[in-house]
Amino acid sequence: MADDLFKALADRTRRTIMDELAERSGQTLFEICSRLSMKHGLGISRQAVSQHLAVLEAAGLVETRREGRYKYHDLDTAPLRQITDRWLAPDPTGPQENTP
Amino acid sequence: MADDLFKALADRTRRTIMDELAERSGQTLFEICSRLSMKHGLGISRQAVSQHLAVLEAAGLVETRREGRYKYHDLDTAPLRQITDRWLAPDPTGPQENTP
DNA sequence: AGCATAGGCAAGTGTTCACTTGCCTATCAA
DNA sequence: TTGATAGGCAAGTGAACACTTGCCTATGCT
Repeated sequence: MADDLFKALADRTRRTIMDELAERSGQTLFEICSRLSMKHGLGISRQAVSQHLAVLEAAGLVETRREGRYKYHDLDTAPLRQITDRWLAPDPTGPQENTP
Repeated sequence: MADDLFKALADRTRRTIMDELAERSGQTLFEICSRLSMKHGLGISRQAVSQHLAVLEAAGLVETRREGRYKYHDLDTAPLRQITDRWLAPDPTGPQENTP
């Protein structure tokens, strides 16, 4: 569903999290928490960030990998292509069925 | 603010309106209403659509022009580039300060 | 003028959503 | 094994949001 994607992007804090993951991938929940606090002055609870990450993961924008007691988060920008494909399509001068 | 852009995109009905305007530009409020009803089976009031259009316009995704008692709506996909510029940037192989 | 059409303004309602609080599980070090 | 660190689950709260209802303005046709 594209619904999850746009809902995920709709929140400012989540977009900031994406920025941070874009700048430095493989961060843990606590790393993201402290970055949001330090760099962006966001006084937000750990649970809130965790929930945001869950939303981003549901949208396919974040992938996670567990190692021991750590859970690393990585950004995946691939779903964003849906947006450009939908409205910023290369305007093929007339609709085309598919391009194999 | 990019906030308006993402909030505007967050609603499914608004995205459908964008689709319709992409397919046929210069539609009036009533045209959009009947298209949503006919093609998409959306039982939605005229005011609701009007409010959606206002949100889209605030985000810069829709531009309007008045002629007599008609108000025509056109899609503007330019703001969508903010999204690709932010996370789908052409990967300059390392951060660069600015590109004048 | 009179009426229909196209659109706008504003208050009210129900739902969704972000965030918190409190407690619980799991991994690692001493 | 005890304690500390990293994370998860779930209920509760307040605000934002989509949508409706009712009424009002403006343009055009006859």
